[in-house]
Amino acid sequence: MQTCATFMQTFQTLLAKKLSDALAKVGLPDAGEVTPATDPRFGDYQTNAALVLGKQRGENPRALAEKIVARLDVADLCEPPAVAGAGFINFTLRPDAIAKKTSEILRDKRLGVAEAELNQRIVVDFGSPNVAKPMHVGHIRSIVLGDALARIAQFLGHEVIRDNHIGDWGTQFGMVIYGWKNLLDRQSLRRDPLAEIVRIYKETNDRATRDPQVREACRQELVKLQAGDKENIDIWNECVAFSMQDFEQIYEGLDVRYDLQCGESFYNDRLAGVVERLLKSGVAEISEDAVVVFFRDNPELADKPCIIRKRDGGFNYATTDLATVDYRINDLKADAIWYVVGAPQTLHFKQIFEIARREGYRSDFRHITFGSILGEDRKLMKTRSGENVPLRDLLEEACKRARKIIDEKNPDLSEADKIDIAQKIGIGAIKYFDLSQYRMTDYIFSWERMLSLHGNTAPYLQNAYVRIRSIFRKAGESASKIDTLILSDFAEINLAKRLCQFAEIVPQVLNDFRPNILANYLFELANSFHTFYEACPVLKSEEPVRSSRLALCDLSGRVLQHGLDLLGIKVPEKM
RNA sequence: GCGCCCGUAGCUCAGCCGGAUAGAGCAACGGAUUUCUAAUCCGUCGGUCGGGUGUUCGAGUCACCCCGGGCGCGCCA
Repeated sequence: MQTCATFMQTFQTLLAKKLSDALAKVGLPDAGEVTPATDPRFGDYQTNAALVLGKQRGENPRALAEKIVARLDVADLCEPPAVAGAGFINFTLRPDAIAKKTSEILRDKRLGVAEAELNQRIVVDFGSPNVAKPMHVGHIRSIVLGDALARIAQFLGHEVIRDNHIGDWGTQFGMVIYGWKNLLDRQSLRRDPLAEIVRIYKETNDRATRDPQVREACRQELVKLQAGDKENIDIWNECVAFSMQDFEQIYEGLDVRYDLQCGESFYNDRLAGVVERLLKSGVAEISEDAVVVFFRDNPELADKPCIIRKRDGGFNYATTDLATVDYRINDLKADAIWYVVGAPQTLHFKQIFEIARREGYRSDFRHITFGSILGEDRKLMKTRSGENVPLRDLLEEACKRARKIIDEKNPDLSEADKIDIAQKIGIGAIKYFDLSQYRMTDYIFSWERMLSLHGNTAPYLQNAYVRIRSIFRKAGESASKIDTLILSDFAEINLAKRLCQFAEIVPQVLNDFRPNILANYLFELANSFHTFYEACPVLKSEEPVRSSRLALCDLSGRVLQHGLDLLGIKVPEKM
């Protein structure tokens, strides 16, 4: 724990405290909440406290509201609060309070964002590619969502361990090894290792579906591998290494990093122990020669048993995931484990979490699901030939398309700048398109939409930042040293209010794991900034307004930069 | 058959624990530029929130039923 203790309050928390004080004075319990106003006509914040209390106590909500307002001491923050509608209390912030708060945030490295009250150690499990298979478009959401959540949790003061649970031990290795021994072309392997591994895997798969003898041979290779056969282990090691190299390149392009990359094979020597322990404790039992966990007293899972050891003695992915839970809790001391894994595995994780609870684990398990990425035809996104779209190709195309726009809009930039900016815009566009939408909804992938300069897109937000940087380049100053902001124009007040909201928005994301809330906020911030930019000249205005506006620019730039960084998106200086 | 997720403007999507007259963007149309990057801004048009019943001061949001789409349901991961 750090020593610094007093975090900056937001308007929301300040008003909530004042409301609580007023309720106490009237002899009422805390109730309702202070929320941003649903409509600008109602001011900036509102509370439904009187409505909630009125219902609880069978009293007239408007009368209650009047009583509460009489005791509300908010003169330092807002205009006299008003009772409206069925009994809402509305708060309108005073410009001087906004100016004061904005100045405070201007001096704060955390931009006003408080750390979480309860700091946890959180393992975030995301990405999870399979060895011997190239990453494809289906991996985007897990990677981008998991990375953003990890960044946000970390910023809020949690200790985050990013773990890549690589699929490096599945049954596909029987086929890969068979292919390696029978079909491998060494030259192709040198040229493009992963492509060659994928080729032999696919080829073997084809043969195996046609020919039972090949199928049996693959099974034998797998048995040998799992028994520790030297030759097969060597082949396996080589395949894993080639795949990891490929993954690393993609992670570098995406600016994603891991603290741990414990693949399935990491847990091999723990599987037998897990099954033994579960049998011993009675959580699992033997059924039809397999080891199974039944959930007879759980209506949801009553008819959905979970096999943890197959009839043939082999372990499956449930076993591995249970061993993974053990490791994360006992060895890594995780308070929470977040699984950023697609929705089809919901049942599987329900079973795993339930088994973990039965074993006495009390950690906070979360399965963070997400929808699918669809093509223009509204079906799962595929290439024309029906294959998965390789992630590498997708990222390359994003940068290529971004580059084309840069060449059109800003041809005089240096080649080095263009490459750098195309990367930031292209990758940013893909990430933002994903994160700006509610994670559960399936979305239709569209280059045109995500790279558009208009609307809720990464380039639009990046452009707001670029405009700010441009002002500072022109001014020849890095930031202003001003203490007190002067807010008179509507656009200035509006922008300052937005800047104050950053601290209210960021913690909300983790409520239900919705980075789209932050994305949406940043879009509105960029919007407010652009409006301000149009309405309020900065460098041409007279002092002290000039310094004040420069300070607004500075803070806008910092919030945009930091907010996008929390989403894993970089900002260029020019574009 | 059972279970989970989704259904909001022509299109793509917001709308967390129920709050006031349901919001953006795109598209369409009309304006603004001797620019601090117009890669922008301002305005207009656009809705029986899939349908129904219920819960209550109040339902896009909660409950139940139906319709439509997706996914899952002992030895794949």
